[in-house]
Amino acid sequence: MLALSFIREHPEVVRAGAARKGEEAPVDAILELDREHRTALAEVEGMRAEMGRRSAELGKSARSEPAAADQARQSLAGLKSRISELDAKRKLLWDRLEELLLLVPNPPHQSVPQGVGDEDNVVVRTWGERPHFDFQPRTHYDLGEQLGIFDFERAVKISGSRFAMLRGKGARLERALSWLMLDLATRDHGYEEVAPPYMVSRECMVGTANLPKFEEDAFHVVEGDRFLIPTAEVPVTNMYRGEVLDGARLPIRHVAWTPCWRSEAGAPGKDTRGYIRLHQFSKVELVKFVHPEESLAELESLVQDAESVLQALGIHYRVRLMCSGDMGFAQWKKYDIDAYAPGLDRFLEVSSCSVFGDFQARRANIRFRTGGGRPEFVHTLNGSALALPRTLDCLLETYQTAAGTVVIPEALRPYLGAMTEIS
RNA sequence: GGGGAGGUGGCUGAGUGGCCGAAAGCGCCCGCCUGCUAAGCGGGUGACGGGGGUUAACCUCGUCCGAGGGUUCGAAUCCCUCCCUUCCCGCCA
Repeated sequence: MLALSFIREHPEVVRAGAARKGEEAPVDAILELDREHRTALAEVEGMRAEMGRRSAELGKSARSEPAAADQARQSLAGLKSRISELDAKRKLLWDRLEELLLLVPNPPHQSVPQGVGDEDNVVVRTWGERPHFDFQPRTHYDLGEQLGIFDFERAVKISGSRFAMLRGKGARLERALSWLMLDLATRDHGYEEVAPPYMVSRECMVGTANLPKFEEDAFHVVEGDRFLIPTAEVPVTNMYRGEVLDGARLPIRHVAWTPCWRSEAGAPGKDTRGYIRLHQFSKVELVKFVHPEESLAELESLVQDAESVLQALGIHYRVRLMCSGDMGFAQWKKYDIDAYAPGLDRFLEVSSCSVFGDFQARRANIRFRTGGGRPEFVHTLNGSALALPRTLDCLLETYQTAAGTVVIPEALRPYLGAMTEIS
């Protein structure tokens, strides 16, 4: 959410920012409502001030002059009903204003390239090289089926399409990957691990801007009006909702390994084959709360922290700076990390790292205070490090052998009882 | 699920109808003192929003004592609903 005062003072910036994202912000409606609301507010407050004054006088004189007090009581009752009538109208204006404010997208940072879609994203670096095979590399789903580590058919039998199941060494391999990711984050990069709830309240979803605009993307649990988390970003960012943090504690870094649920309603027919796009998948997520001046630098280090996983695994990847039209509603600046899958011969998005400025902090009311100063909004960031299914896919396809087995990369062996190969 | 107690500022915690945006302490800020540090002494210090202002300091008005309603001229204080915390009982991995 943007500050109303910011929209008031820079309406053209807000309009242009939305346009860069290919969206529209209801700026004119907001400004009009804001004017009406402030007029009403001034009137109501003036009447309240008078009410308060006369009420206090009445309290003092009630005993000494009972007749006059009675008359004052009646006239105040009239004033009171006029106030509540006017205030009800004022409240209506405010509610509409708040609804519209939640629909204004975060304008992209100036360093974000202008663009409308995937082709306008900018590759900022690549790491490693495409692995070379002297045979035709298989896809992860062919490999996995032959090795008996995927059981897609039974997953569909149990839960329907877009659900998957790992078994045996596959399940263990994904767990090992998760543990490696958690260890890198906690041991090497200073993140505190948290194990958050997998269901959250509506308020949390609004705080991270998954609601109200994107309700159809999430699974709703009717009982208790809760939502299955689409990412650990939601519970972890909301950990400090409504709090004033000690500025000396910043930056706060958290890592969480959780399942994620997404309805994927807007993606029919895309990536239907394989272990790629699922209603439920597991992910290691990094979340940071930082000083406003440091947030852009913290984004760079966040991306590096995510990259370190692929480097440890020796998987070829590229980092792309997302163009304005390919960013989300709430993001200020965003990088994607795409790992290469030789069998599919394409890059798979395994991470998305974003900085939100104070956009989420404003919605969730997360502030900090340094010394005796006034509270300020923190800046929030998050990124996957990494999404498990696609990382597993790239690993299988990268480390496959001509015989159809998969060699375990060195970094993972300690987590697999020194297993060197899946066969 | 049943019954009791409770939710007050960054934190702890007083406050049962007007003198309360709220005692006291902690923390924090400024100053003094102490040749370091700690302690001590004095003063200051809630948030959000509107209006004014040389747009900074500041002045002024309103709202806020878990959330939402209600009673009253007037509510942190009384009533109702909900949420949460905690204790006892029941149930249960």
